[in-house]
Amino acid sequence: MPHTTMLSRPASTAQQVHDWLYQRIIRGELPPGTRISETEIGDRIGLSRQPVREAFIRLAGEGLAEIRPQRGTYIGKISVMSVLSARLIREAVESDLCRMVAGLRPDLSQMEAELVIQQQADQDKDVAEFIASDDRFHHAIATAAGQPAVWQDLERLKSQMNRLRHMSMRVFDRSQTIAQHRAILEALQAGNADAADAGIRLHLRQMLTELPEMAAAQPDYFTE
Amino acid sequence: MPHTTMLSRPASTAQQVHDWLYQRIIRGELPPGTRISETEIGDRIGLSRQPVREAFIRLAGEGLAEIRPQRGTYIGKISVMSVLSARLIREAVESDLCRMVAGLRPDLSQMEAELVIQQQADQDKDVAEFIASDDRFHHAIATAAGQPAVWQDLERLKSQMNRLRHMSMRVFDRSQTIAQHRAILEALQAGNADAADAGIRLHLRQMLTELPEMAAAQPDYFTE
DNA sequence: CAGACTTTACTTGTATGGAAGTATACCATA
DNA sequence: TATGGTATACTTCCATACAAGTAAAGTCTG
Repeated sequence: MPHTTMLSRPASTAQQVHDWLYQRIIRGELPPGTRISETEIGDRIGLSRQPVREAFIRLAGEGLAEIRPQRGTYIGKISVMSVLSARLIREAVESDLCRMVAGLRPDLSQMEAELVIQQQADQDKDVAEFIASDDRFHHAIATAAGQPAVWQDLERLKSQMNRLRHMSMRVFDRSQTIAQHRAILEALQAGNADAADAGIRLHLRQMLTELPEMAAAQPDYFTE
Repeated sequence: MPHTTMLSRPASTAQQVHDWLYQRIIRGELPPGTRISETEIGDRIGLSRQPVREAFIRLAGEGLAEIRPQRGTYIGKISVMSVLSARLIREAVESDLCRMVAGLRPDLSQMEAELVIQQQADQDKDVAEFIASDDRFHHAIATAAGQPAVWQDLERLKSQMNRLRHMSMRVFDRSQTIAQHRAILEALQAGNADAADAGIRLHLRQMLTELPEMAAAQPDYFTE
């Protein structure tokens, strides 16, 4: 196979439309159940239906949109089952990753830096920045374990969780999240695999309490 | 298998094209690196380029095809990183699931039945049936743990692994796989969480020895 | 007024024609 | 022979037209 060029060509129009919609969905700007239309979006951004349609297909493949033939396309509701499933998978995987990190004793300075960023974002009430740093913190665990590809796979599963987090982060206490992160980091720095394991599991079980509350507050945003 | 709509409506043409190509890729009938073309496939099955194109987009989203703009579309090579990542995730998740099953002591008769099927398929050298039963065996673990949705998520990650298995199952000893399955089942029946955990981890690490051998035998089918 | 039928305005699905880009065979030239 | 330009035959990408299906408003009928 010919060598793949490192020079990144400008992404295709369909790709750009997909990314734009993806971000809007994850951030909650397009609420679950919202109806979207190929022609309507195409007209608004000056494109034909085709690239928009292809973006819809990709979103449906990611579980973020539901295409009902001849009826319309809708922003998918947040699947409670998907969130619980992704949460369980994250707990199992990140638990193993933490044990690997505790054994490797690698450099963890990036995780320290993210903790500082999270404190600042908490003070500034910058939800988007807090979530972004939270992701980088967990990503750093996978990297420190020598398994960066694992995080890529988790990202795909996380999309439903991320939508929930954008909702819940505005409501729930972020300082508790920071404290849990610190406990995990200290256990990793000490090379204490059992403590790191327990810390990450406790941290990721936080969602088990947040999910029912958010589902009760906005029942029409969720589906079983 | 990609999620097929349970609706009675016949699937769209694009969906059928996708499913057809998906099966051919997983089974190795379309080897990695094979060039496929919208027009060529469309002509062969009597369709226009559009439905075929949309099937390509879906396959690319699943990591099974690579669309190179203005150049061509190719069956994706088996990503070693993806296989290793999916394997690590499976080990972590199924380990946790086994611990849950050992605590719940549910009915495990389906897993017993699958063991019988696997022995028969081994004798008959029916590779496809053996793999199908293998999948049902692991699926039953998730179901017994009360987490059927988790298996759906693992399925999406498993596609690259499945391609490898269709290659390696013809080469490697299947009786060893059966013995490992039996050890796991007996540990679960005894409610021995530690033994079940150790058994499933040993079982899933089998791939760590198979992968390098297959990659060495068919290097042009793989990419890092 | 209630209910069934019809019209109409949407939706997504598919087909087709060109636009832009790429790779290769061909050929002239030194 | 080796080299570089050029024509040509592809590819995917996007726009457009039409087909098939849905849903809801409007209308007729009892």
